[in-house]
Amino acid sequence: MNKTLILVVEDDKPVQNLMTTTLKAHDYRYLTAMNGETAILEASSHNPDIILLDLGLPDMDGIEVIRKIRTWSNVPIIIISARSEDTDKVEALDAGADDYLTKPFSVEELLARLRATERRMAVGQTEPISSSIFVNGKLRIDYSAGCAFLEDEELHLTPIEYKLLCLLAKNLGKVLTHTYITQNIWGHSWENDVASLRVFMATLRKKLDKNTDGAQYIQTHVGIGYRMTRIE
Amino acid sequence: MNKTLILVVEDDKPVQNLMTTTLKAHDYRYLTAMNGETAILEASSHNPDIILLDLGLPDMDGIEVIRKIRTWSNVPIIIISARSEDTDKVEALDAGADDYLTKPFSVEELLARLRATERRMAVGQTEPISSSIFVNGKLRIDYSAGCAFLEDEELHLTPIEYKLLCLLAKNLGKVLTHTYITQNIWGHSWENDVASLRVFMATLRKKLDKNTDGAQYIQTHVGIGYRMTRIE
DNA sequence: AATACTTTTTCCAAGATTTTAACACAATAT
DNA sequence: ATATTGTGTTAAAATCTTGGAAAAAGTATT
Repeated sequence: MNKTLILVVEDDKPVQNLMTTTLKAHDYRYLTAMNGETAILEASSHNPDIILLDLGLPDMDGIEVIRKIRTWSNVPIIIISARSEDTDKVEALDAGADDYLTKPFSVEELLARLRATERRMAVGQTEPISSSIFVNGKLRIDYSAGCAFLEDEELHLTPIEYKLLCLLAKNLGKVLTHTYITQNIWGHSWENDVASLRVFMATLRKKLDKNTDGAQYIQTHVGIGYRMTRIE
Repeated sequence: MNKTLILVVEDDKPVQNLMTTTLKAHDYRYLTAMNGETAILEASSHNPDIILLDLGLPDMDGIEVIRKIRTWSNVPIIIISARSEDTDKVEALDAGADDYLTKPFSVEELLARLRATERRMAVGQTEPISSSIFVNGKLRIDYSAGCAFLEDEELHLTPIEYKLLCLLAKNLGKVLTHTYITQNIWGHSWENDVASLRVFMATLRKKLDKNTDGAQYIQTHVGIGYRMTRIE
C-alpha cells in the first residue's frame, strides 16, 4: 500500500512547519493549505487520506470547511484548534469531524491519533471513491465548489434549492418520501413543509428543465415523494 | 436500526452512575463492568457497539484490556482516564484504542465523540447493493429505490398497488388471506375493503401480465385469498 | 431605509388515486 | 339443475394530491 497522504490546513507558518517536518520524518506524504478555500480545493483535487484542520482560518470558519467537505467525502478530519471550549468541540464533532486536539498539542499524541485513524481506515477499506463531481445527463454538480451546471451554463440556485438538488442527486434513482426530504432539509416534517417543498420542486424544475428537450430530471410519485431519474 | 449498545467499564461507582444515567437519558442501551475481567467477558458475550473504558482498573491494566479485546474485535474503544500524560495516551492509542478523554471530562464532549464514532461506524455499512432487490421471473422490485420493473421496463404503480405487490412478493409462494392483506394495507378489514382489493388485484394483474406470455404472477384461491407464484 | 432576494404561506384548478356501485360470470353447495 | 356465494371487470363518483401563481413574511445587501 501507498504512503498515507495528509492535508495540513494551518495558517500559522511555524506550526505548519512543525507539523510537516514531523509528518515527513514519520514517512507520511503531505499537502498544505493556508486557508479554507484552498483547503477545499486541495481536498477535492487530491483526495487525501486524512485531513488535519485548524479551525482558526483567515477566510472562513473551520466548521464551514468541515461541512463543505462532508457534502462529498468521508475522509477522516482531525481538528487541531486553540479553542478548548466544550461547545467548540461539540460543534466541530457534530459538523463531521472525527477527532479534536487542542493546541498546544503533543507531537507524540498527534502521531498516535494518526496511527489510530489509519488503523480504523484499514478495517473498513471499502472507500466508495466518492467524487466531488456529480454528473447526470446535462446536469453537473460540483460539490466542492457548491454549484450546479446545466450544460456548462451555471444554474443560479438558492441555498434550499441547492440542498434539495444534492439530496436528489445523492439518491439518484431512489424515490425519496416527503418526510425524508423535509427531515433532511428542515430537520423536521410539519404539514406546511410539504407545501413549501412543492414550491421548491416547481422552481427547481423550472430551472432544470429549461434547457433539456423533454428530459425530466425530477419525477413525482404521487402520494409518496420525488426522485431524480438517471438520464441517457 | 437498533439502539446503540455501550459497555461502560469503570470501577468508580459515582462516575459509572453519571455515565449510565447520561447514556440512558440520550437513548443508548448500556452494560457495565467494574473490572477488566468482567469487561472482557461482557465484551465477548454481548458484542457492544462501543466500549467506554477507564484505564485505572483494580484487577488489571486497562491497556491489557484493550489488547485482549483487539485480539478478536474491532469494536470502537474510547478511553476515559485520569492519566493525562502523553505517554499514556500514546500507549493506549497504539494498543488499539480509538479515542482518549481525560477526566474530568465534559458530558457534552463525551456525547459528541460517541456520535462521531457512531457516524463513522455507519459509513462502511451502506447498502450491500443486492439484498434489497427482489426477483421473480421477469418481475424485479427494488425496495430501496421504491420501484418495480418488468423486464427492464418500469411499472408505474400507485402507492397501494406497490404495497400490495411488495406484500405478495415478500410472501412468495404463500397464500395470503383477504383479511391478512387488508389488515396490512388499510390497517383494518371491513366488508368493502375486500371489494377494493379485487379492483386493485385486477389493475395489478393488468400491469403485470401485460408483458409475460401466459405466466400468471398472482393466483386466486377462491374463498381464501391470493398468492404470488414462483416463476421459472 | 430602501432594495433585492429568498422563504413561507395560501389558494385552487388540474390531475391522480381510491372507493363505490353495478353486472356478468365462475365456483360451490344444496 | 338451481340457488348461493365469490370473483373479475368496468366505469363513474368521491376523495385526495399536486403544480404553480401570487402574496406575504423574512433576510441580506447596499
